[in-house]
Amino acid sequence: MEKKEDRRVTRTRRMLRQALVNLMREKPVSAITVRELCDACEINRGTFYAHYSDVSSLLTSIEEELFEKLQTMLAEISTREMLTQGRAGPAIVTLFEFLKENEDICRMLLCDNGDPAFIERVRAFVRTEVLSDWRQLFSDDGERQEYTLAFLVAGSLGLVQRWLDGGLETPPAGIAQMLTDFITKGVAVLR
Amino acid sequence: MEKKEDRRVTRTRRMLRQALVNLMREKPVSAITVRELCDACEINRGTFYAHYSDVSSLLTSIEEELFEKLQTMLAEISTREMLTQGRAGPAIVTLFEFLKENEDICRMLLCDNGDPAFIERVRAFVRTEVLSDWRQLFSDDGERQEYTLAFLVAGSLGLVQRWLDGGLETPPAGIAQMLTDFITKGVAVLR
DNA sequence: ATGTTAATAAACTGTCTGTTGATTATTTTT
DNA sequence: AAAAATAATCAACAGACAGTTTATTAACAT
Repeated sequence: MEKKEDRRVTRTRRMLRQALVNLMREKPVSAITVRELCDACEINRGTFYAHYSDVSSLLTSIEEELFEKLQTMLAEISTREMLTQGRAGPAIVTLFEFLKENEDICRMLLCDNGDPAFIERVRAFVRTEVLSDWRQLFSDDGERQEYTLAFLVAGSLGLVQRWLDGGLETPPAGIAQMLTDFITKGVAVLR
Repeated sequence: MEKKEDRRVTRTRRMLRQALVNLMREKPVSAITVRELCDACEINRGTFYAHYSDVSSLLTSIEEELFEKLQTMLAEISTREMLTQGRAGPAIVTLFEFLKENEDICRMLLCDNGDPAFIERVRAFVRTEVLSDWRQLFSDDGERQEYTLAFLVAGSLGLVQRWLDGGLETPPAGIAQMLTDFITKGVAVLR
């Protein structure tokens, strides 16, 4: 008694998701109407409402799928290993490889016309879950800890966004090592 | 032949700006209608259109004023001084003091329900103008430079956002020094 | 006090939303 | 292959908002 989803349902959802991804290349999600979404993939507007309550609900369903995968991979990253060894572990490389494989959807959600709420959600997860064990390693007081975390998480996300926007030219392993360097050793502008 | 602005015009603009600031505490600008904006400050809807073409145009006029000030202050920051002395110069402290004085509007624009486009604009300015002279100091190759810049700019902005969201408890000079540390020496998790 | 300019009130068209009911088409079941 | 079940379509609806316009009232500068 698992999954028997009507083919029509699958098709409708697939068409709508694809249409949204396409439209989000051009404009922010807040400027996309249910009408043009349905026109774009020739789905009846009434049918849309049989599946989603509004555009942002459709977007959320896409985000949910991606977030669950990201969550798993992010949790695998050993910050302790990163710090003690100074080298990018396999988990972080895997993450960047995943981002590359899902370039389309990742760029859509994380970059320019992306969803600020989703970005904030990722940011919050990284801050609380991934980097939480760092706190034990900190020699700073509590106040500075908070700012340090904010700086690192924002910087890391900025690096990822830059990588995605730049067409992913640098290989995953290279980016992973760079990020590890920045976090553990600073940016080393002066040598 | 300088400035003789009708008091009524001044009042109308002031009311609308204030109403937008208030509404943006609750929801993103994309969810704010001209109607509720006018209702909130008891301005006729027709009057709104005599001044602005839409909500985002009103927002832009607010942003423009802030951006010009930020631009000036950001340009004063000597990155070279920061790097060679390792201490926060007066310009960067002044910037944080300004942010504190304009807490309301800065939080509205830069934080949670802020305007992504405006944030991106600030980010771009810092990247191209403020940190441009850093390139000469870099000993890294061009590719790494780009990522370094992205990391630093995003991290710095994240730090500022965290400071604003946290109620600006840390004094401007303290935050300025912290940012300088992070940029020039890394976050120094391990000592 | 008067001419000028801004704000108001009210109306109108057009677009999008969210919902409904009747009909057609497709899928699944038997 | 026929029947039963379910999904998609079409058309129509009321409600909200966008922009624009016109006549009217109020505030302003001098």
